[in-house]
Amino acid sequence: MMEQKQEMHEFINRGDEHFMAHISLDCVIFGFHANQLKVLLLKIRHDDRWALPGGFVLKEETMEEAADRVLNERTGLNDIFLRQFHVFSDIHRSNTEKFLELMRSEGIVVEENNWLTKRFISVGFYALVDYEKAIPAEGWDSEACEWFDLDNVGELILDHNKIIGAALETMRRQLNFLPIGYNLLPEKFTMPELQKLYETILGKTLDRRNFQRKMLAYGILDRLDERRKGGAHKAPYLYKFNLEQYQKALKEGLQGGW
Amino acid sequence: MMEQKQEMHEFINRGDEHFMAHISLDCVIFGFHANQLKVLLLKIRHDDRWALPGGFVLKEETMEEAADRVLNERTGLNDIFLRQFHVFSDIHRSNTEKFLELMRSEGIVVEENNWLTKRFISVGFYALVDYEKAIPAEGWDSEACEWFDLDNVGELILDHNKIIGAALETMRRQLNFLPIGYNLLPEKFTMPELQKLYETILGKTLDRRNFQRKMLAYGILDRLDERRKGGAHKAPYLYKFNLEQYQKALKEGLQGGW
DNA sequence: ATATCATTGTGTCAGAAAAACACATTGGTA
DNA sequence: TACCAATGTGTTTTTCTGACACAATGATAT
Repeated sequence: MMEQKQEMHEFINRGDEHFMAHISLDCVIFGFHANQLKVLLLKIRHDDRWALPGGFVLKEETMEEAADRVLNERTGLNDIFLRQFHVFSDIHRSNTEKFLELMRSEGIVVEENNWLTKRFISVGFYALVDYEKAIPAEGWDSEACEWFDLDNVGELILDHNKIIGAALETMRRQLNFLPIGYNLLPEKFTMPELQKLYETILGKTLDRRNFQRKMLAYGILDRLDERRKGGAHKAPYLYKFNLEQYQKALKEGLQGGW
Repeated sequence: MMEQKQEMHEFINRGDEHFMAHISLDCVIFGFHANQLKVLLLKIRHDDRWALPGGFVLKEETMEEAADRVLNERTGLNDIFLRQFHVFSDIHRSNTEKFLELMRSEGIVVEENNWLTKRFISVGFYALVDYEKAIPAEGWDSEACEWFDLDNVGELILDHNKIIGAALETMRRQLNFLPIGYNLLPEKFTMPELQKLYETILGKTLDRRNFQRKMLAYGILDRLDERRKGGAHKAPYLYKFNLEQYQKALKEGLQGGW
């Protein structure tokens, strides 16, 4: 505990020796589980609210590398689908008062003109991860790290609700270009699961039969000789992505919209 | 001339009192003229090369406001279609050596740790303007401001060629969502002109009759009882965008691709 | 004045893609 | 063992797309 406070003090008062001022990033980390789109959130200390995992940019790393680092710290995962989608730069998006209040309650002395009291512009990233493989981990600056149903995140700090909304909107548009399912689903999955994912992202229902036809027409799925048992009804086939065809589709984009 | 140097000195050595360090923006300003996509470029002092119009962000303005300001300074236009599309954050994208060399040749003393010698991250914007209405204007930091054919920009400074490429790529994708012609064409235009614009952006030819059918099906165009005379052949009708339908299309997006 | 001709306006038709819809199969559950 | 909800696999209908044909027009050349 003592060490943790030491680390925090170091970060707050000397962080600008390593990080660039004014620039931050926030990650909207999506997962899919039990037919629900999930977002990974952090519990802020001394605040009822939750927040997106975020961070700052080291002086010798790109935005993408920084986002990758943040993602790895929160999920333990590497080589993850990660895309920047928007820069958020409202003048009052930072809340310096709240920050100072937090520091007081932590008993940390913040020097005048501290870098964290400056205005910050944040680059929004969204990541798609396999819910089963991610291992949520809080850091020294947060009390908890958990998955939330996308439609049940409540009121987050700052403009984070807005950021999530923008991420979802971006993902919706890119659904036509990127085979997004590959990153959100486990290796093996059923057609109904894939469809539910698409329906959740798009926010509308799709015809079961037309969905399957179109999906298979892309040629990026291989059907296995295996079925998912255990459900209360007819056991559906399992599929997995054909990595070769998937890569090709990534370059050329998928045809037609939903 | 003396005043200009004064202004430059002020900007270079005290700019960080007004602007945020580490953050810049670059504008890819597109125009359309004589069946060609054009980009507005600035001639850099003491350098053979040209550059994208860019700037920095005042401490009390958003990225969008800053981009709008830059755009206005270079074209005299306001309320322009302007979208951010990517953050460029390569570590070596800035060229501090070149900057210091430039300053030496200008005879300007640059203090140690000057804000402009830091690493900068740039937010790329693209703008669509009416070529006829824009009035290119160089500023105190450049020798000229001119339109270039998109396929004839030559080698630009830093990563500006890359930025233009990304802007074009983004515009191509958004062509399916946004009625982009509205911003690039004058108020009244002919169907062949609109088609040429689309062909130029997409880099491929389209069937004249199919193009018209699909375009009219969007319902965002009004045909006028007027024709463009003066051409050597049959006079084509003039069209203009139906602003109401255009706004609706902006929200909902256009269907189908090209 | 008139014939010329590249360009524009309008329409058709076949094939592809999407939307709407029907029925047999299956694997737990009652 | 009958039941039933969910899955697998079609067909039909409608819409969209791509390819193509022909008449109309308006400046230009003769």
